Amino acid sequence: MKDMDIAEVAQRSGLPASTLRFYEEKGLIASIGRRGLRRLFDPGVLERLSLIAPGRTAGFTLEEVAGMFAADGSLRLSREQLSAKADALDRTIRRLGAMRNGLRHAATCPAPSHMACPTFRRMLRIAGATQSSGAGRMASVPKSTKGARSPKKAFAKGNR
Amino acid sequence: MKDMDIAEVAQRSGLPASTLRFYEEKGLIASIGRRGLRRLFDPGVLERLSLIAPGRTAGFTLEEVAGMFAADGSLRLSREQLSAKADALDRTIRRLGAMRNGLRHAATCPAPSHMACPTFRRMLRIAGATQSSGAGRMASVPKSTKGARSPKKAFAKGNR
DNA sequence: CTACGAGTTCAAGTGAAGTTGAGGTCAAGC
DNA sequence: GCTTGACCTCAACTTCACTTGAACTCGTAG
Repeated sequence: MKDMDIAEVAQRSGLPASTLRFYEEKGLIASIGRRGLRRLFDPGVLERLSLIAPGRTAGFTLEEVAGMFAADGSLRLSREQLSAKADALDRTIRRLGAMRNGLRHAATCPAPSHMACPTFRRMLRIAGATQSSGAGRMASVPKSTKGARSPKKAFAKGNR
Repeated sequence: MKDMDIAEVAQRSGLPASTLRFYEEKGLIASIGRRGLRRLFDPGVLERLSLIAPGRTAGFTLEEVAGMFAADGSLRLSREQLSAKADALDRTIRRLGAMRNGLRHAATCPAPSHMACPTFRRMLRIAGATQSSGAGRMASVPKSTKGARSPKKAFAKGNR
Protein backbone atom coordinates (compact mmCIF):
# COMPACT_ATOMS: atom_id res chain seq x y z
CA MET A 1 0.00 0.00 0.00
CA LYS A 2 1.33 3.38 -0.83
CA ASP A 3 0.94 6.85 0.45
CA MET A 4 -2.54 8.20 0.85
CA ASP A 5 -3.82 11.69 0.51
CA ILE A 6 -5.98 13.26 3.14
CA ALA A 7 -9.21 12.32 1.43
CA GLU A 8 -8.31 8.69 1.46
CA VAL A 9 -7.33 8.76 5.09
CA ALA A 10 -10.55 10.56 5.86
CA GLN A 11 -12.51 7.99 4.02
CA ARG A 12 -10.80 5.01 5.57
CA SER A 13 -10.78 6.39 9.08
CA GLY A 14 -14.20 7.95 8.96
CA LEU A 15 -12.79 11.19 10.27
CA PRO A 16 -13.25 14.49 8.46
CA ALA A 17 -10.19 16.00 6.87
CA SER A 18 -10.45 18.97 9.21
CA THR A 19 -10.01 16.61 12.12
CA LEU A 20 -7.00 14.99 10.54
CA ARG A 21 -5.36 18.35 10.04
CA PHE A 22 -6.24 19.24 13.58
CA TYR A 23 -4.71 16.00 14.85
CA GLU A 24 -1.57 16.65 12.88
CA GLU A 25 -1.31 20.09 14.37
CA LYS A 26 -1.67 18.54 17.79
CA GLY A 27 1.05 16.03 17.08
CA LEU A 28 -1.24 13.03 17.18
CA ILE A 29 -0.45 12.01 13.66
CA ALA A 30 2.17 13.06 11.13
CA SER A 31 2.14 13.26 7.41
CA ILE A 32 5.05 11.61 5.72
CA GLY A 33 5.58 14.42 3.27
CA ARG A 34 3.91 16.58 0.71
CA ARG A 35 3.16 16.46 -2.93
CA GLY A 36 2.90 20.10 -3.75
CA LEU A 37 0.91 21.40 -0.85
CA ARG A 38 -0.92 18.21 -0.21
CA ARG A 39 -0.15 16.01 2.66
CA LEU A 40 0.79 12.45 2.07
CA PHE A 41 0.13 9.93 4.76
CA ASP A 42 1.65 6.58 5.37
CA PRO A 43 -0.99 3.86 5.73
CA GLY A 44 0.31 3.36 9.25
CA VAL A 45 -1.52 6.50 10.20
CA LEU A 46 -4.70 4.46 10.18
CA GLU A 47 -3.45 2.28 12.97
CA ARG A 48 -2.48 5.31 14.90
CA LEU A 49 -5.87 6.84 14.35
CA SER A 50 -7.43 3.64 15.54
CA LEU A 51 -5.78 4.20 18.89
CA ILE A 52 -7.01 7.70 19.39
CA ALA A 53 -10.73 7.12 19.78
CA PRO A 54 -10.24 4.30 22.28
CA GLY A 55 -7.82 6.45 24.19
CA ARG A 56 -10.43 9.12 24.45
CA THR A 57 -13.08 6.61 25.37
CA ALA A 58 -10.83 5.42 28.13
CA GLY A 59 -10.64 8.92 29.46
CA PHE A 60 -7.54 10.51 28.01
CA THR A 61 -7.39 13.94 26.53
CA LEU A 62 -5.91 14.29 23.09
CA GLU A 63 -2.81 15.72 24.64
CA GLU A 64 -2.42 12.68 26.82
CA VAL A 65 -2.98 10.38 23.90
CA ALA A 66 -0.30 12.24 22.00
CA GLY A 67 2.05 11.56 24.87
CA MET A 68 1.48 7.85 24.58
CA PHE A 69 3.11 7.53 21.24
CA ALA A 70 6.83 6.99 21.12
CA ALA A 71 8.89 8.70 18.46
CA ASP A 72 8.79 5.60 16.31
CA GLY A 73 5.03 5.53 16.44
CA SER A 74 4.78 2.63 18.81
CA LEU A 75 2.68 2.78 21.92
CA ARG A 76 4.53 3.90 24.95
CA LEU A 77 2.56 2.76 27.95
CA SER A 78 3.97 1.11 30.99
CA ARG A 79 2.29 -1.82 32.65
CA GLU A 80 1.55 0.41 35.60
CA GLN A 81 -0.12 2.97 33.44
CA LEU A 82 -2.19 0.32 31.76
CA SER A 83 -3.18 -1.21 35.06
CA ALA A 84 -4.03 2.13 36.55
CA LYS A 85 -6.20 2.98 33.61
CA ALA A 86 -7.86 -0.40 33.76
CA ASP A 87 -8.59 0.14 37.44
CA ALA A 88 -10.05 3.55 36.82
CA LEU A 89 -12.16 2.13 34.06
CA ASP A 90 -13.30 -0.59 36.36
CA ARG A 91 -14.50 1.87 38.96
CA THR A 92 -16.37 3.75 36.31
CA ILE A 93 -17.94 0.56 35.06
CA ARG A 94 -19.13 -0.38 38.50
CA ARG A 95 -20.64 3.01 39.00
CA LEU A 96 -22.38 2.90 35.68
CA GLY A 97 -23.55 -0.61 36.36
CA ALA A 98 -25.20 0.52 39.56
CA MET A 99 -26.85 3.33 37.68
CA ARG A 100 -28.08 1.07 34.97
CA ASN A 101 -29.59 -1.22 37.58
CA GLY A 102 -31.22 1.70 39.30
CA LEU A 103 -32.68 2.97 36.07
CA ARG A 104 -33.80 -0.48 35.08
CA HIS A 105 -35.48 -0.87 38.39
CA ALA A 106 -37.10 2.52 38.30
CA ALA A 107 -38.59 1.67 34.95
CA THR A 108 -40.69 -1.01 36.56
CA CYS A 109 -40.91 0.23 40.09
CA PRO A 110 -44.37 0.64 41.60
CA ALA A 111 -43.33 3.44 43.95
CA PRO A 112 -45.43 6.58 43.48
CA SER A 113 -42.41 8.65 42.53
CA HIS A 114 -38.88 7.66 41.70
CA MET A 115 -37.61 9.48 44.72
CA ALA A 116 -39.82 7.35 46.92
CA CYS A 117 -38.05 4.23 45.78
CA PRO A 118 -35.17 3.03 47.92
CA THR A 119 -33.46 1.32 45.01
CA PHE A 120 -33.50 4.48 43.00
CA ARG A 121 -32.15 6.43 45.92
CA ARG A 122 -29.38 3.95 46.41
CA MET A 123 -28.47 4.40 42.80
CA LEU A 124 -28.25 8.11 43.31
CA ARG A 125 -25.94 7.68 46.22
CA ILE A 126 -23.59 5.57 44.17
CA ALA A 127 -23.80 7.65 41.06
CA GLY A 128 -23.27 10.79 43.03
CA ALA A 129 -20.01 9.47 44.40
CA THR A 130 -18.39 10.99 41.40
CA GLN A 131 -15.74 12.69 43.35
CA SER A 132 -12.47 10.92 43.68
CA SER A 133 -11.00 10.19 40.33
CA GLY A 134 -13.44 9.64 37.65
CA ALA A 135 -15.96 12.36 37.35
CA GLY A 136 -16.99 12.60 33.83
CA ARG A 137 -19.12 12.98 30.86
CA MET A 138 -20.25 10.21 28.65
CA ALA A 139 -21.35 12.31 25.75
CA SER A 140 -25.03 12.35 25.46
CA VAL A 141 -27.09 11.00 22.70
CA PRO A 142 -26.39 12.74 19.44
CA LYS A 143 -29.76 14.30 19.06
CA SER A 144 -29.15 17.21 16.80
CA THR A 145 -26.35 15.57 14.96
CA LYS A 146 -25.26 18.40 12.79
CA GLY A 147 -28.38 19.07 10.89
CA ALA A 148 -29.09 22.69 10.25
CA ARG A 149 -26.43 25.05 11.32
CA SER A 150 -27.17 28.69 11.62
CA PRO A 151 -25.43 30.42 8.76
CA LYS A 152 -23.64 33.05 10.67
CA LYS A 153 -24.51 35.09 13.61
CA ALA A 154 -23.22 38.55 14.09
CA PHE A 155 -20.24 38.52 16.32
CA ALA A 156 -19.69 36.36 19.26
CA LYS A 157 -18.11 37.42 22.41
CA GLY A 158 -16.00 35.59 24.83
CA ASN A 159 -13.30 33.55 23.33
CA ARG A 160 -9.64 33.90 22.93
CA MET B 1 -35.03 22.56 58.58
CA LYS B 2 -35.57 25.98 57.23
CA ASP B 3 -34.33 27.99 54.35
CA MET B 4 -30.67 27.90 53.59
CA ASP B 5 -28.45 30.53 52.12
CA ILE B 6 -26.15 29.78 49.26
CA ALA B 7 -23.17 29.10 51.48
CA GLU B 8 -25.04 26.41 53.31
CA VAL B 9 -26.23 24.78 50.13
CA ALA B 10 -22.70 24.94 48.79
CA GLN B 11 -21.39 23.32 51.87
CA ARG B 12 -23.99 20.57 52.01
CA SER B 13 -23.87 19.81 48.33
CA GLY B 14 -20.18 20.20 47.88
CA LEU B 15 -20.72 22.49 44.93
CA PRO B 16 -19.23 25.97 44.74
CA ALA B 17 -21.63 28.87 45.01
CA SER B 18 -20.75 29.91 41.48
CA THR B 19 -22.03 26.58 40.25
CA LEU B 20 -25.24 26.94 42.20
CA ARG B 21 -25.86 30.35 40.67
CA PHE B 22 -25.04 28.92 37.28
CA TYR B 23 -27.49 26.06 37.83
CA GLU B 24 -30.16 28.47 38.89
CA GLU B 25 -29.61 30.50 35.76
CA LYS B 26 -29.96 27.31 33.74
CA GLY B 27 -33.19 26.43 35.47
CA LEU B 28 -31.81 23.37 37.20
CA ILE B 29 -32.58 24.65 40.63
CA ALA B 30 -34.60 27.55 41.96
CA SER B 31 -34.24 29.69 44.99
CA ILE B 32 -37.36 30.06 47.04
CA GLY B 33 -36.88 33.77 47.51
CA ARG B 34 -34.50 36.41 48.66
CA ARG B 35 -33.55 38.08 51.86
CA GLY B 36 -32.27 41.36 50.64
CA LEU B 37 -30.14 40.31 47.72
CA ARG B 38 -29.37 36.91 49.05
CA ARG B 39 -30.93 33.82 47.70
CA LEU B 40 -32.78 31.55 50.02
CA PHE B 41 -33.05 27.91 49.16
CA ASP B 42 -35.46 25.29 50.31
CA PRO B 43 -33.69 22.24 51.71
CA GLY B 44 -35.33 20.29 48.90
CA VAL B 45 -32.80 21.80 46.59
CA LEU B 46 -30.30 19.32 47.96
CA GLU B 47 -32.30 16.41 46.68
CA ARG B 48 -32.55 18.06 43.36
CA LEU B 49 -28.86 18.67 43.26
CA SER B 50 -28.32 15.04 44.12
CA LEU B 51 -30.02 14.14 40.88
CA ILE B 52 -27.93 16.35 38.68
CA ALA B 53 -24.56 14.67 39.00
CA PRO B 54 -25.98 11.20 38.35
CA GLY B 55 -27.87 12.54 35.40
CA ARG B 56 -24.68 13.86 33.94
CA THR B 57 -22.86 10.65 34.73
CA ALA B 58 -25.55 8.81 32.86
CA GLY B 59 -24.88 10.95 29.85
CA PHE B 60 -27.35 13.79 29.97
CA THR B 61 -26.48 17.39 29.34
CA LEU B 62 -27.51 19.93 31.92
CA GLU B 63 -30.24 21.05 29.61
CA GLU B 64 -31.60 17.54 29.39
CA VAL B 65 -31.43 17.14 33.13
CA ALA B 66 -33.35 20.37 33.52
CA GLY B 67 -36.03 18.91 31.28
CA MET B 68 -36.45 15.95 33.58
CA PHE B 69 -37.86 17.93 36.42
CA ALA B 70 -41.54 18.56 36.51
CA ALA B 71 -42.85 21.89 37.67
CA ASP B 72 -43.41 20.55 41.17
CA GLY B 73 -39.81 19.42 41.37
CA SER B 74 -40.54 15.76 40.96
CA LEU B 75 -38.76 13.64 38.44
CA ARG B 76 -40.48 13.38 35.15
CA LEU B 77 -39.17 10.32 33.41
CA SER B 78 -41.21 7.77 31.59
CA ARG B 79 -40.51 4.08 31.84
CA GLU B 80 -39.45 4.14 28.24
CA GLN B 81 -36.99 6.92 28.83
CA LEU B 82 -35.55 5.12 31.80
CA SER B 83 -35.25 1.88 29.90
CA ALA B 84 -33.69 3.58 26.94
CA LYS B 85 -31.15 5.25 29.13
CA ALA B 86 -30.44 2.00 30.89
CA ASP B 87 -29.88 0.31 27.56
CA ALA B 88 -27.55 3.02 26.38
CA LEU B 89 -25.67 2.78 29.62
CA ASP B 90 -25.46 -0.93 29.18
CA ARG B 91 -23.86 -0.60 25.78
CA THR B 92 -21.36 1.83 27.18
CA ILE B 93 -20.60 -0.51 30.02
CA ARG B 94 -19.94 -3.38 27.70
CA ARG B 95 -17.63 -1.31 25.60
CA LEU B 96 -15.75 -0.09 28.62
CA GLY B 97 -15.59 -3.61 29.97
CA ALA B 98 -13.93 -4.80 26.80
CA MET B 99 -11.48 -1.96 27.03
CA ARG B 100 -10.69 -2.70 30.61
CA ASN B 101 -10.02 -6.30 29.73
CA GLY B 102 -7.82 -5.28 26.87
CA LEU B 103 -5.85 -2.92 29.05
CA ARG B 104 -5.60 -5.48 31.81
CA HIS B 105 -4.32 -7.99 29.33
CA ALA B 106 -1.86 -5.60 27.75
CA ALA B 107 -0.42 -4.91 31.17
CA THR B 108 0.78 -8.49 31.40
CA CYS B 109 1.08 -9.40 27.78
CA PRO B 110 4.38 -10.78 26.57
CA ALA B 111 3.97 -9.49 23.03
CA PRO B 112 6.84 -7.28 21.94
CA SER B 113 4.54 -4.33 21.37
CA HIS B 114 0.95 -3.75 22.32
CA MET B 115 -0.01 -3.55 18.71
CA ALA B 116 1.39 -7.01 18.15
CA CYS B 117 -1.05 -8.46 20.62
CA PRO B 118 -4.29 -9.76 19.21
CA THR B 119 -6.19 -9.17 22.42
CA PHE B 120 -5.15 -5.56 22.46
CA ARG B 121 -6.14 -5.17 18.85
CA ARG B 122 -9.49 -6.70 19.53
CA MET B 123 -9.99 -4.20 22.29
CA LEU B 124 -9.28 -1.41 19.87
CA ARG B 125 -11.82 -2.69 17.45
CA ILE B 126 -14.48 -2.70 20.12
CA ALA B 127 -13.48 0.58 21.66
CA GLY B 128 -13.36 2.20 18.32
CA ALA B 129 -16.94 1.30 17.60
CA THR B 130 -17.86 4.47 19.30
CA GLN B 131 -20.58 5.77 17.16
CA SER B 132 -24.20 5.71 18.01
CA SER B 133 -24.96 6.48 21.57
CA GLY B 134 -22.21 6.64 24.01
CA ALA B 135 -18.99 8.06 22.79
CA GLY B 136 -17.40 10.10 25.40
CA ARG B 137 -15.04 11.47 27.84
CA MET B 138 -14.65 9.94 31.21
CA ALA B 139 -12.70 12.71 32.80
CA SER B 140 -9.12 11.78 32.72
CA VAL B 141 -6.66 11.53 35.48
CA PRO B 142 -7.47 14.07 38.10
CA LYS B 143 -5.01 16.72 37.07
CA SER B 144 -7.45 19.30 38.08
CA THR B 145 -11.00 18.45 38.81
CA LYS B 146 -12.74 20.13 36.01
CA GLY B 147 -13.75 20.07 32.48
CA ALA B 148 -15.99 17.70 30.66
CA ARG B 149 -16.57 17.30 27.04
CA SER B 150 -19.28 16.21 24.82
CA PRO B 151 -17.93 15.44 21.47
CA LYS B 152 -20.21 15.43 18.59
CA LYS B 153 -19.49 12.48 16.46
CA ALA B 154 -19.12 13.25 12.82
CA PHE B 155 -20.91 10.42 11.19
CA ALA B 156 -18.55 8.08 9.49
CA LYS B 157 -19.18 7.31 5.94
CA GLY B 158 -17.12 5.12 3.73
CA ASN B 159 -15.34 3.32 6.48
CA ARG B 160 -14.29 -0.19 5.82
C1' DC C 1 -4.74 28.99 -21.44
C1' DT C 2 -8.38 28.85 -18.35
C1' DA C 3 -11.35 26.56 -15.26
C1' DC C 4 -12.17 23.43 -11.77
C1' DG C 5 -11.90 20.99 -7.76
C1' DA C 6 -9.43 19.31 -4.13
C1' DG C 7 -6.25 20.54 -1.38
C1' DT C 8 -3.86 24.28 1.68
C1' DT C 9 -3.28 28.08 5.70
C1' DC C 10 -4.78 30.79 9.40
C1' DA C 11 -8.01 32.98 12.17
C1' DA C 12 -12.11 32.83 14.31
C1' DG C 13 -16.36 30.45 15.89
C1' DT C 14 -18.93 26.80 18.54
C1' DG C 15 -20.86 24.62 22.63
C1' DA C 16 -20.70 22.68 27.17
C1' DA C 17 -19.95 23.60 31.76
C1' DG C 18 -18.32 26.33 34.56
C1' DT C 19 -14.90 30.01 36.84
C1' DT C 20 -13.12 34.56 37.60
C1' DG C 21 -13.09 39.38 38.31
C1' DA C 22 -14.75 44.02 38.80
C1' DG C 23 -17.80 46.69 40.94
C1' DG C 24 -22.19 47.00 43.83
C1' DT C 25 -25.33 46.08 48.02
C1' DC C 26 -26.48 45.07 52.56
C1' DA C 27 -26.75 43.65 57.65
C1' DA C 28 -23.96 43.37 61.50
C1' DG C 29 -20.26 44.69 64.57
C1' DC C 30 -17.12 48.06 66.54
C1' DG D 1 -20.86 56.15 61.25
C1' DC D 2 -17.80 53.30 59.11
C1' DT D 3 -15.79 48.95 57.98
C1' DT D 4 -16.13 44.21 57.03
C1' DG D 5 -17.52 40.19 54.88
C1' DA D 6 -20.83 37.59 52.58
C1' DC D 7 -23.49 37.92 48.92
C1' DC D 8 -25.02 40.03 44.51
C1' DT D 9 -24.79 40.97 39.03
C1' DC D 10 -22.84 40.79 34.62
C1' DA D 11 -19.46 40.14 31.41
C1' DA D 12 -15.50 37.99 30.14
C1' DC D 13 -12.47 34.20 30.28
C1' DT D 14 -11.19 29.07 30.28
C1' DT D 15 -10.63 24.29 28.36
C1' DC D 16 -11.40 20.76 24.98
C1' DA D 17 -12.17 19.15 20.63
C1' DC D 18 -13.30 20.41 16.77
C1' DT D 19 -15.61 23.12 12.68
C1' DT D 20 -16.11 26.89 9.51
C1' DG D 21 -14.80 30.53 6.41
C1' DA D 22 -12.01 33.24 3.52
C1' DA D 23 -8.41 33.50 0.66
C1' DC D 24 -4.97 31.02 -1.69
C1' DT D 25 -2.25 27.15 -4.53
C1' DC D 26 -1.85 23.23 -7.32
C1' DG D 27 -2.36 19.55 -10.86
C1' DT D 28 -5.20 18.15 -14.33
C1' DA D 29 -8.90 18.39 -17.99
C1' DG D 30 -10.68 20.54 -21.80
